[in-house]
Amino acid sequence: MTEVIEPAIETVTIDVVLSALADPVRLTLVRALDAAGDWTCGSDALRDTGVTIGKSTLSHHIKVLRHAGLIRTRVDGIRRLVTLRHDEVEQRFPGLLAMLRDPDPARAAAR
Amino acid sequence: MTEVIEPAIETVTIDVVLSALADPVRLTLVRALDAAGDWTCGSDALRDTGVTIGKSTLSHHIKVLRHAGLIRTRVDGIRRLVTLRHDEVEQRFPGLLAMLRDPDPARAAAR
DNA sequence: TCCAATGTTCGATCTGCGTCGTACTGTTCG
DNA sequence: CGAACAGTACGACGCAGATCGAACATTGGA
Repeated sequence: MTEVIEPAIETVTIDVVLSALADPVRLTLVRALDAAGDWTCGSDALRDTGVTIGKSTLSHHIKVLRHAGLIRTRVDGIRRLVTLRHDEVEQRFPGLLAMLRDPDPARAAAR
Repeated sequence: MTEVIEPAIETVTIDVVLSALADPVRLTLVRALDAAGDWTCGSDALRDTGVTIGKSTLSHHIKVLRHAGLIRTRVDGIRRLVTLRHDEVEQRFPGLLAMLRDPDPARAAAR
């Protein structure tokens, strides 16, 4: 089970991360990884997110997220398992993942 | 000294904030506000950031940042004072401003 | 060996948005 | 009042990036 090349977390800049997360599709992908765990490009967890894009487009978004240091891709036989780099991202950018988890402003108002 | 209309911090979503911060110019503006305090569109603190854009473009970016809940604009006579909504942003998105403060990955590596 | 399944790469297309210039608004001061 | 200043609004333009389809690569199984 080899890994696709990815940046060391210390070399990742917030600028690149922000650009990566600015796209609604990629934000959905990261949220799905955070909530439902890993998936492959054809998995149900991904399909349940409601993102309906071509597989080439999905491949593109995964590449952007990987270059931003947010996810990892492991080659597992015929498929590629996509994983959120949870601990590393939390260490490099504390609180970031928690922010993404709360899309509903109403809950913030209730705090 | 009236205030230009701005969203309540509880109604601000992370999606909009990320879109606002994804632009390099706006990121520079927020960093300048965080480091050097308030400024007006013609102030030295702003000019020192090195952003060389037309005033209509600057006005556009300020509007985007204001709609994202990150800054506040107070009308002060002939000029408009731009302020970072520091405490509110920190309350709504803890850790966000700290992330923006550290653009150099080398420092993160040294931690 | 050949085929099916899973992604990637490449080229083309198209849309969003960052940028600019100009005109306009509002404020202060002479 | 009128001129100068500070910024906004608007329309136009151009480019980066999101999207797609098709061709290609790689692996596993029949």
